[in-house]
Amino acid sequence: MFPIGQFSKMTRLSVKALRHYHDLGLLAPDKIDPDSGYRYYKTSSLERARVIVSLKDLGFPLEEIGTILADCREDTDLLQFLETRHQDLETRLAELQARKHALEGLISTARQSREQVRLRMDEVVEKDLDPMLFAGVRMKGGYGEIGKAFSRVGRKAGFKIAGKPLGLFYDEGYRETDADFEGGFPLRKPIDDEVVDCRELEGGHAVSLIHNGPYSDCGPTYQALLTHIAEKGYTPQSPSREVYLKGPGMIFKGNPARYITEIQLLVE
Amino acid sequence: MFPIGQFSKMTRLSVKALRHYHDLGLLAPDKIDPDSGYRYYKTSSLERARVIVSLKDLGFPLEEIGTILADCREDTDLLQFLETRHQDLETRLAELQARKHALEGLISTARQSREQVRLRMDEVVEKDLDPMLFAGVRMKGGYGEIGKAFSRVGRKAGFKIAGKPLGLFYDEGYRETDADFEGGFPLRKPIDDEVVDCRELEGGHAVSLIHNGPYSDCGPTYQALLTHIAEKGYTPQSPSREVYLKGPGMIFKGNPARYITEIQLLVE
DNA sequence: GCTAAGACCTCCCGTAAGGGGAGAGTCAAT
DNA sequence: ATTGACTCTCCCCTTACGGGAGGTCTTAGC
Repeated sequence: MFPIGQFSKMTRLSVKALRHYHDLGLLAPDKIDPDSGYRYYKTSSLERARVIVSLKDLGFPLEEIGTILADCREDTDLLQFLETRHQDLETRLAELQARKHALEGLISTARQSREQVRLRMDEVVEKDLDPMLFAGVRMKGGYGEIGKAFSRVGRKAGFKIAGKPLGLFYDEGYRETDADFEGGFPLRKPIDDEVVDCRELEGGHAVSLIHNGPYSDCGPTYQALLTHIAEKGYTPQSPSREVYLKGPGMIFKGNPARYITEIQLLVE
Repeated sequence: MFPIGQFSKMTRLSVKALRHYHDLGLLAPDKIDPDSGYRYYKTSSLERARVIVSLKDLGFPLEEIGTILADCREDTDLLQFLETRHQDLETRLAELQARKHALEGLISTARQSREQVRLRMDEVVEKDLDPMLFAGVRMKGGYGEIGKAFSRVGRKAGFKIAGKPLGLFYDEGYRETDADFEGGFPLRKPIDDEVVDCRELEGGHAVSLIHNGPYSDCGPTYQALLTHIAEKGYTPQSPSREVYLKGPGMIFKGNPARYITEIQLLVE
């Protein structure tokens, strides 16, 4: 017969836990001194304690452990319980995995946004764009809706995202409503999905200009690009691209006056 | 200005939750009627609510959401928080995965034990054993220690376990202490581990006898086997094998009087 | 003006599995 | 007899709210 402290060491259950199990009727002491109220445990109770610990390690709630101890004598009796537990676990795991992917997507984009952009501003630049793997969602509506596309792709692609959010605009000019555009991300690896369209985006020669400030006043920036194109005798290709070097995040919107957008037009 | 019920629908947060966030100072109403105590929210608070929901979905505790809301203005500010959260998640996931493997191991052995053994008892049988993939832990000590080997292999091999626990006994005769033996399981797929030895176990012609009851009285069963071998003029090979068709489980010990063990001796 | 419905308020209790600590009693050895 | 280590009960605390009691407020209809 051991007092609770000793039994605690033998079972690696805390004294508090042992008292708690006593309250629940899960593991009653073998004797209680009527005068002092001291709990005393026999060696034979070690076996029951061991079973409790095993079941606890498997994630069973104490109450269920109680019914298991009452009903089961052999491992085979446990099968139903084990299978239910396994199901629960699969569900929990799937949730956590989803959460993990979401986190990884956020981290990857946040990391890239942190790398400060040091680019010539307010000056048209010509560059050659490489083809890239891209996943996007195309939609019609107001430009403000593009955030939905990003978050949808973000959820699916998670840590496969390889760069900043990219917008593709298929209309000829500016459209207040019912615009035709696509939002998405460059990817490291292709994904297969029903909603998200994953494909190779063509490269080529392009003119590019960095726009500072809210999206609403990017009209002049487009004008500057088109002027440059006209001077050079190029022909602009559709869709135009906007790279959101710094824009509203997935969580915080940030300050629109500090948004930085690179506008790219492929030319011939 | 919307009363709490309306705001609740707009944010998809329960009224109780909104009141709770008010208590925590996480999302205070924009106005409180001094007479009635009614909470009223502005449209501009929707944004803050949205951020809270997003962070909650990522698994942040409310208190941390509070500090995030106080400190962060843009997604990049979140990076540290996101990374910490990701770490936590990895840890939790690893735990759950381990738990899942343990469960799968238990389920697989319990399923097999459930299939009732219908075998000729108390009668020596000759059979040809197939080679099998086996993972075991070899040890010296009392026979009672073999359970440790099983649980160790069980934890590592999980759902790759393909059959009942198997004991290999390398000593010539019975040994009270300091016996040399190995406990393990047949596997479906090989595993690579430092502690667990995984290899092909040879097959061959064998004599076999089913033993009923506790391990302590398996002496006569061995005697019967050896007698049979002598009659036939065979030579027994080492190690002898014991297949624990029904024995103490991983969780419950069950009743030793109902244990069923098949003893196998490879012969030449 | 009266009443009823529905929305809202505060306050309290409960969750799972104990942990922390207060204040008091007990055990074993010196 | 006195320490010091152990143990007892009782109460509060943790997360993120949910349930419910009992009371107040607003609004619509008569």
